[in-house]
Amino acid sequence: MIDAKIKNLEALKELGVDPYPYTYKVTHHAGDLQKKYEGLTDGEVTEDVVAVAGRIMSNRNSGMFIDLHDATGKIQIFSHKQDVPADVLAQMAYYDIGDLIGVEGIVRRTPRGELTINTKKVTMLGKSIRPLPEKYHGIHDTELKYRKRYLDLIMSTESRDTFRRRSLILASLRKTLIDTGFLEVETPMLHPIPGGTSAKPFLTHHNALDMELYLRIAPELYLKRLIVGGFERIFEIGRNLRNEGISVKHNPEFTALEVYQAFADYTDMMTLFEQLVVNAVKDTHDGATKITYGDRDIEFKGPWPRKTMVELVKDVTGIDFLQITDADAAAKAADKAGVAIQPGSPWGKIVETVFGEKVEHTLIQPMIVTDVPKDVMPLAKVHPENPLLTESFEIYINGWEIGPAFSELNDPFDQKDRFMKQVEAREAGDEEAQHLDMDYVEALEYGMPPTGGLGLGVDRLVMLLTDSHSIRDVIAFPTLRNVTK
RNA sequence: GACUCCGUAGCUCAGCGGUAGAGCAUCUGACUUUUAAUCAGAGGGUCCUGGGUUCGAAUCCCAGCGGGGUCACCA
Repeated sequence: MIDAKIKNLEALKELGVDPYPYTYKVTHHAGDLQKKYEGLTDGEVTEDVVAVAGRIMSNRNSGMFIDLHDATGKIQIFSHKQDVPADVLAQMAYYDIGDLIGVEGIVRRTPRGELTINTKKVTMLGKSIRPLPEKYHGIHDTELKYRKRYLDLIMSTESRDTFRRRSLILASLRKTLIDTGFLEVETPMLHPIPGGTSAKPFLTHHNALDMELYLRIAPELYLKRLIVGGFERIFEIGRNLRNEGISVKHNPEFTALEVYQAFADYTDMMTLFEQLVVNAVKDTHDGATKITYGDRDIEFKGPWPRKTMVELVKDVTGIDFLQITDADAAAKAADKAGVAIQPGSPWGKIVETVFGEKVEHTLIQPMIVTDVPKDVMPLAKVHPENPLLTESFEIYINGWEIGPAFSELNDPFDQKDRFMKQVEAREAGDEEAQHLDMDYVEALEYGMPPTGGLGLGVDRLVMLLTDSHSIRDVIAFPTLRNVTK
């Protein structure tokens, strides 16, 4: 199978052709040509000479017709044995499907309506010695698709488009932020104390320092240290790593956006969150705010409705947890509603659990779920009207949490108390309770301005905006078990 | 991690106790304005791995490996 192609490679070398040359001067791309010559009528021939480069994807009539694909699209190459110099034809005899070539020639449209380049000159740019997947069905084997993403990208326009749009989304998020005065910053991936969220970390070791380090589960505490340092508007886009399960919505490493704005609170974050997402939708959907995900339509146009978490729980279950503030009574009420609660859970955890089971999946259109209980938000400011709640919200779209936001807790005394509660929970067996970070508390002791912050799960946003139904379809190289050949 | 489905040619798949199959791709030839080109022919297999049942296993059973899905943890 490979042998035949290697034979062709040897034959090319015999002809004095370098099968792996260094560069090639491309003058045009297939997609641009298709657009430029849209008005060219069937059978019309131009005198325009162009040089294109790409991969041979199809070969008809013994090589007389070649489909060449580049990053922008497809164009047909026509090489008639009467019109093409013998030495060019001789070389082309050893071209295979999968080869990367450059073609110089004139542009025309065939009588059958296909935009075509009449070959004058060809250049081998990269010989392929392996067969491509089946041209019509492409890759169906999900494992092959994820392990050899390059094959998926060669074969699937949908997949290429997904990753192109992923890039557009990242650019859009950056643009929205930079345009409103935010600075992009970078904080460590290696943390001596894992912090900023509740999750199981990966542990690693630094040899020279002979020190245990955790891969970051969130950049939050470092970003807020920068706010203490005087930056007023900052953001970071980067990978978070969590040693947790893998699912259609979870990859051990995933991309998150975190934003912090000094002298702002969670209501400012509501506006900003909406702006970030709506701009990303528009930038990937030709200005439209409505998208289709699977068989449902989602309208992103704001303002998004705002409802408190307990309200939403009440709407669905009839239980008003504001009236049941005793943890044991709340657990009983949850149990009655058919939601199993881990014994010893505090009130806020119970509310969150019931919300997760009963409400979350119903929130298809964008919804701002506000006032998340204090028990599950150890880094957020207490709600001034209810000490059980925080000034916070979570954005839900398509039944998924896209990200949390809150008024950042800047009271070092309260923060230390909250950390101590987390330590207690950890000692009681909650593996994901947060660690005490006294260095962070010390930073707060120097004074942090009132600050609003938000986090956004970029991969999930990309899934939504590319109609992808697995996170592995929006991460080029998702985490898979290693296989040794 | 539990449950469940899947693993056959480079790819997409059929076969599901009795000699290993098709299409695309590859090779040879024909054709030379095709576009999933077409036509004639050829080559190509550790049927994921290892055990077991059986006269006989791709096929049935067990274990393992890899993947998908659901659940659990979580964004």
